Amino acid sequence: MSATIRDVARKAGVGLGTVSRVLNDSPLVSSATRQRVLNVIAELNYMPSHAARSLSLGKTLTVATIAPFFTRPSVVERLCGIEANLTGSGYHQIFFNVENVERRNECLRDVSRREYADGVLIISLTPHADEIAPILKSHMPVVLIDAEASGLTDVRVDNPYGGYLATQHLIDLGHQNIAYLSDPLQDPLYFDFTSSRDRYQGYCKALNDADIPIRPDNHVWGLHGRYEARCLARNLLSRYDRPTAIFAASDTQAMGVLEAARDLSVRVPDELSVIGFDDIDVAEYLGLTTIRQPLFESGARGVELLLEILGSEESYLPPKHEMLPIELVVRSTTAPCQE
Amino acid sequence: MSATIRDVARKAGVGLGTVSRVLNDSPLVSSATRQRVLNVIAELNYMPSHAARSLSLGKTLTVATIAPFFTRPSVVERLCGIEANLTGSGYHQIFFNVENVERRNECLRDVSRREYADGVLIISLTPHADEIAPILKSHMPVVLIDAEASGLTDVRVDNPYGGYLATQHLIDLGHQNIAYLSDPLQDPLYFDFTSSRDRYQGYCKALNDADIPIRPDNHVWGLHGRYEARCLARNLLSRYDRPTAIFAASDTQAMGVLEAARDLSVRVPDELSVIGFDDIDVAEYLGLTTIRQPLFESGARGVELLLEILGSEESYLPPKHEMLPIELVVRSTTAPCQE
DNA sequence: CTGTTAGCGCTTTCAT
DNA sequence: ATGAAAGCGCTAACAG
Repeated sequence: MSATIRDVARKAGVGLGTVSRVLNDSPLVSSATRQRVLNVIAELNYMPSHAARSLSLGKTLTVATIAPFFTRPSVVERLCGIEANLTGSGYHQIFFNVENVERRNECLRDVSRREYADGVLIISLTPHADEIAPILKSHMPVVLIDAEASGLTDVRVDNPYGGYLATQHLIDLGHQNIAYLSDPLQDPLYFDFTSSRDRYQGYCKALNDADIPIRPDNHVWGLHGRYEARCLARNLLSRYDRPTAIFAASDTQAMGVLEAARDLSVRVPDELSVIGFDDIDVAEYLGLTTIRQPLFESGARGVELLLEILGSEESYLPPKHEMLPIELVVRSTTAPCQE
Repeated sequence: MSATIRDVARKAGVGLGTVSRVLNDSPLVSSATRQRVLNVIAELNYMPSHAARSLSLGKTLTVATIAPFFTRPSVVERLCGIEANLTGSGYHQIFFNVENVERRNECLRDVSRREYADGVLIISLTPHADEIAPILKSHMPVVLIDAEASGLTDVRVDNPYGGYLATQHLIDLGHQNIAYLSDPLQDPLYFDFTSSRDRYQGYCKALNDADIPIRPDNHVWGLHGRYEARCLARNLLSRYDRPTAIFAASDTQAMGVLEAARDLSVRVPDELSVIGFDDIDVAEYLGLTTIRQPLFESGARGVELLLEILGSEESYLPPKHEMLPIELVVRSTTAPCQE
């Protein structure tokens, strides 16, 4: 096995408490001995045992991340932000890839169990009231990324405003018949993603502000995914009075819309304007107009907030709420209305 | 804190050695007491401490994954396969996202350090001879995914064959002037990804078999990425005798080629056939003809192989080599040569 | 400032 | 088949 703290102590001619103090940046050690110990540590290529530290501290020294659908481009970006800031922090990571509701419920129920982790990051999942209570009671540090729940720290974007921005852009281009394509706005049997709902608010507000009546049939929804969006959009575009513009709640869904337009030989942007949300990597490739949100950054910032809580002495810190900026990115799938 | 093994023992009226035996499926315990202990465990919602187990066992109980560029779609797929099979295995995970050569070298040098992990998965990175030696000596279980190194277990695909398949498809369509666009074939200062090189072999073989001379200027390379590929392809397509078909070493690069074609108003597939490699998610969306390799599966299978080694009593197991199947997926970016 | 010591929760001999 | 006890490497409280 590799060198232990005892080896270091012996070789440096000090007690092993001193070595521990050096490791933990305790001020209670003279700079002379500190230097000596540091030298030996380097010499022996010593590295503290995570397990022993963890056991002794009574902490797991690991951070859990719960996220739906790891492979979705937007989630990948966020996870990368997390990885970037967690690697080198001394914390281990465990991941829960949520792909169905049972697992969602299970994960959110077990969040507060100390056995897994000292802190947890939750992406895009909104804990219900009865799930929040145990979390709060347990004092388990939790940071929500792209979600919001009373009493919990979060980092997110202003989704209603994003919906407003997107819709306003289309209105500015002269569109009146504007559809919104999204996930189900609420589905207690499903995941209860909230961004679609929030963006819908902005969509409605923009229409209202412009005195454009809101047509219920101009809002269609289905499971998240390109394929599903394609079907939905195909219906929309087959309509007698089809919309001249579609606002998709995500770039992935916007891709489905573009596919549907292609299927039906509807020219984009001449006959149909399309705007997405997220600005994932391929959006630029597709020339997709979209609302950009800082995905990587959201993960990175989430970790920072969590480490802050973890590092704090206080048993209770008031929840923080951080709003990341979003912006309209105009590319080539939106154009003035031709009608 | 939560229940410990001691609580369970007390409540079940047994010694804590017995509980431990139950936990570890030791045969040295009567089914009566086993059942009793199991009941108490369920009742107390007991869960063994990872750290304590780890410390006592002298193992880290964690698996490390080293991979370049976590956000690349192909890597994401592989990582997901890993996550899927590692979650629930009892092992923790740590990730090393390699984004530059220094980090690559550092990671590959430290692979054999027991402090980090009991086993490691390496994606798409090929250890050099001087890096392999310490690994072998340390007996650290290592599984290579999408890479190969003498003495180490790996799971990969037949890249030369893939290159052959792709090129042969183009030849079958009547193309003669076929370019190959890839990463640098070898660059000791870079990452030494080998797939580009291997696929190039297949490319050459297919041309040879068809008695088509290999034109050195028909092979262009640059850093991996859509942008870079776009520039390279633009040069290629601006040539007086531009190729009628391009084989890109990855779908991402193929996307760059499609962009370049669009830039120069070269119609695909009428004037230019394009084939990629990987069959990442967007390939289908783009209608990109490509060589599909099982990415998710590669990660999943890699974990299985690693867990097999980890679970084995033997200190040495002969390395295994697994080849996953690949296949040509014909879509709409390839067509018969018009000339 | 520094050395010594008692656990952290578990596995694993060693007795019985 | 089972209980008792040692020890994994570290931190923190205590004594100097």
